[in-house]
Amino acid sequence: METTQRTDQERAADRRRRELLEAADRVVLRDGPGASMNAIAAEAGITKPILYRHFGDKGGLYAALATRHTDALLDSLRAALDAPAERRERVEATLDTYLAAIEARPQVYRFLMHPAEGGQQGEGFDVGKHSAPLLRRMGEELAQVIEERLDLGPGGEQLARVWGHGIVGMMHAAGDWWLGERPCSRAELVRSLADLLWGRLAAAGDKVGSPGF
Amino acid sequence: METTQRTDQERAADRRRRELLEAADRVVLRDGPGASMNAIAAEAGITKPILYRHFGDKGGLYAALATRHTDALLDSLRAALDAPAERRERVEATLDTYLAAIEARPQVYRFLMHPAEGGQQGEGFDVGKHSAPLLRRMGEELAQVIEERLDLGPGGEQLARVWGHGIVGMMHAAGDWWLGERPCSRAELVRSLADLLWGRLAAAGDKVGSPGF
DNA sequence: AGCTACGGTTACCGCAGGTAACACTTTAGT
DNA sequence: ACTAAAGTGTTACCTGCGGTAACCGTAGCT
Repeated sequence: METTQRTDQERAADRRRRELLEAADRVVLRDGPGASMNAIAAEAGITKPILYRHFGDKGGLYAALATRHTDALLDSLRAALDAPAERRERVEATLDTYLAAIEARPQVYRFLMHPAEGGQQGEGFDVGKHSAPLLRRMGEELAQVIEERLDLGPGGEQLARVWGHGIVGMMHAAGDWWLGERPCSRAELVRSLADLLWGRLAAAGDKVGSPGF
Repeated sequence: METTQRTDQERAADRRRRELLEAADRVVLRDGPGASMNAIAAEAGITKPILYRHFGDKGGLYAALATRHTDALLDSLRAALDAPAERRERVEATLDTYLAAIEARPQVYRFLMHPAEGGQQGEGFDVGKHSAPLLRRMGEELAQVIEERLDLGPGGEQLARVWGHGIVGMMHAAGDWWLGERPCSRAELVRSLADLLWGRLAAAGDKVGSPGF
């Protein structure tokens, strides 16, 4: 029957798709962001048009790859976020989880964070339609957890969303910088960021002889 | 004499350079990031090779454009940061200055933030050599101010740098998200972020019936 | 005149994303 | 068994971009 045949073929197609994604993974891990479709196809042992048949365009492949890693990372983050521990410990565990991930596969996460897209010619299109989806998804996810767990009073939902995206951005920028300069250990970075989040900026005293005021 | 001639020519070259940068500005403002060299040259009323004579390559033009806006923005931020006011007020003023800037010229700042670079073939090169320089510069600048003004005890220098980059990242990510969704007014966003920086995350109470613990 | 120096152009290279059209193998229908 | 369809794969091409080489005109100096 058609159905059995179809499922068979769809199974095969799915297997193929996974193989292609793994090949793409390998080449992105090797060549960093900006890996060419040609290179990915070559790594997979095939040629370009097959990639396009499976993923539509480069954005499609990017999306598939991103979804994959994003889902995996979000699962880890959720686990750290939902652990039965004190809030500060959970925050530190979450930060550490993220930093460990980008430390382990910097190329991949650079690829995910810096899509390097843009450039449509028709004027009618919107800008940056799906730029940096990983950051957005993490931000929304964190916002949801914050909103579920914390009592923030009226307007708490919006506050949670701002905080979600803000904290994720903090994590990302600090992580990116840290990955480039390695000025300290991961644990120190985690502590510093958690301290920032815990209000040490407000609590710190002025330096004696501070100029201007 | 050669000197007077040279200065004359250099003056003219500088004027030209400024004209070209302004043209680039216009086209980036219109087409967003990913504006092509051809488009910029056309807007300036000339052709590509002249651009390359002036700026070397696209990275050079990007750098020149970035330096321009970055310097202007950093001046505004420094002014807000150094104002004679309470710390919280200064922080809010700084956040608001940044957000007002990206609100006024979203395309330009998208261009600055998402360089969309990468892709050298020789293996010997470093990755992301000058990626997102605006964020880095803002981070370093803020770090310096923090380190100058606040008494953070031992290890304060590193702490300041982490915070600088972290806060800038928070500002950037929240701003980017806010620019896309406009879920609230700028003032509300500023307040929310300042609240986050002021430790409200740590101070907030658990929600009653919070699952898991 | 003739030479150099500079602003400017056309025409091209290489490479990337993306696609059309063609070839081979399997499977199904009669 | 012969044909027809459908899926897998290929080569060869188009477009547009970053980047460059080679050429053209005009000013000024000697």
